[in-house]
Amino acid sequence: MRSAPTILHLDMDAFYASVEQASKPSLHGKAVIVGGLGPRGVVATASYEARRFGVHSAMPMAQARRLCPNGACLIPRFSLYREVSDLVMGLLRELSPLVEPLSLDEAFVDLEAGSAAFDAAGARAVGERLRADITAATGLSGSVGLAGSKMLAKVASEEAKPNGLLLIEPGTERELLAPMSVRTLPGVGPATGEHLRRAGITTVGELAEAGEDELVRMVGRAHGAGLYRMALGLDDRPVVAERDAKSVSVEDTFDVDIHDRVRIRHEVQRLADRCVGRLRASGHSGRTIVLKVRRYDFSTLTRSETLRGPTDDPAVVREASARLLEGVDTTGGVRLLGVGVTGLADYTQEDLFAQVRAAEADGEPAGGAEESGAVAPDGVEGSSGAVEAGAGGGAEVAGEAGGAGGVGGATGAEGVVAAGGAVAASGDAVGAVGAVVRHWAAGSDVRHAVYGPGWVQGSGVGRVTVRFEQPGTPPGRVRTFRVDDPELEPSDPLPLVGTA
DNA sequence: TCTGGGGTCCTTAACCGT
DNA sequence: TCTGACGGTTAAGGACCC
Repeated sequence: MRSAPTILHLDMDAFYASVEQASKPSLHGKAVIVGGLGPRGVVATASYEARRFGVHSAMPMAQARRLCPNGACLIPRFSLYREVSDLVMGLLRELSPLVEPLSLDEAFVDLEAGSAAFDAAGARAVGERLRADITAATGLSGSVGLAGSKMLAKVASEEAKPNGLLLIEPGTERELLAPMSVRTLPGVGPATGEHLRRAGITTVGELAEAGEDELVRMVGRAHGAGLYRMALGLDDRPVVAERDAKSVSVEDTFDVDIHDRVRIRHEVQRLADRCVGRLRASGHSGRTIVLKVRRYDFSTLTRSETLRGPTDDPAVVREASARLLEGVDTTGGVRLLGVGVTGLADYTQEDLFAQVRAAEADGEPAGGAEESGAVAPDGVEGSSGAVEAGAGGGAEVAGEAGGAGGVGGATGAEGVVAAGGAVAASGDAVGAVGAVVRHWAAGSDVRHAVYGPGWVQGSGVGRVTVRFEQPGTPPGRVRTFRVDDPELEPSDPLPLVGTA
């Protein structure tokens, strides 16, 4: 806690949805819902227009569609969001070297450390200028909270939303917090909120009255003590610029539960490879391998194994994952599988012993002539999967199509996984490799040889509808093509600003 | 009609060694 | 030598965040 409100929290308004609106002029002012489009997709972000229909983050997409049938439902384009985020974070770093990003659309800034502001008036001026700069640079709006601590700055930006600024004057924090719901405090989610509610505590004021001992008894030592301090407006956590990753993981939810043990093993191997790809790309190795299984009834279990030393060897991670899977009962079906690595070391140590063992064990798989080091960097894992497709047939065919569109992003590939699953069901479509079934996800970028850049508005029954417009242009025209139209191809997102 | 993906942190229990 | 307290590590699960 400090005396002056010089901690700034920036929160971009409905970030993903706003980026989509900015890059697709016909969606300006319209209900936009960004998230997974598969049968088990959930909403990542909804525009304020969509929120008026009751749509919100984490809601099943199917429900969102029912609530807001005319909303545009789009897949996330993380590569573009990352570009915009980098721009915004760059603006923040002009204010201070102490910038702590929390996600693509949120960050803390210590203004005092950057000598950007030392009092309330200065902080407010910096905040307003920042908001103007962000809009000038990206066309988007962000909300700013200013206070003497991280927690209060975050509460302030939340109150300021959308497109506002709120500064909490030192000395006023307790009375400001008192009437608020306990749920406004970071760390109080559905479970803790319900727990407190049953004890008759619904506001922050009541939380403070309860006292530390009472709270510790109710929700545990660390949580209770932290909660009590927050209720009093106390928080002295510093803004930390660089924090090391603690784990790397990948997971896939399948469109339909999978039962086949062979398929489950295969998926786990693919996930292990993808995980190692990400691990290596980040320059890490790790010591503990974690397998995650979500069963048909949504019950989730994890199994982990700690190695003698850190590894980034795909064969080692594959083996460990397979071992862990053997101890899991999957009868009844599996809806999600995940592989993760924790206990990260920021160096890469060759685990020679394990590599020798892996090489010895490598003769086992049927077509196992592949080199164990064939883990491609993130986003290209289709290639390693293709090696294994010798057994599984056309499973990776759709992966190829999606891969072309997903150049920039891990998530470009996510949709592909779902598509791959669907194709895999048809099994032995080896002969169909030439006739690639292209999957046009709503919201993805395309380019037509004649009409130029556009985005997929929808597709089905052999047709794909494309709207031809770009950031900065007036709303564009819609045209429909056959899904296999040779003049239509996936493309990269266009920058939000810069052309204008 | 269900419930994503990528993380973080905390709690509890078991186990091991001192 | 037996027992207990304690601390560290591992494993599993859960809550929470965006």
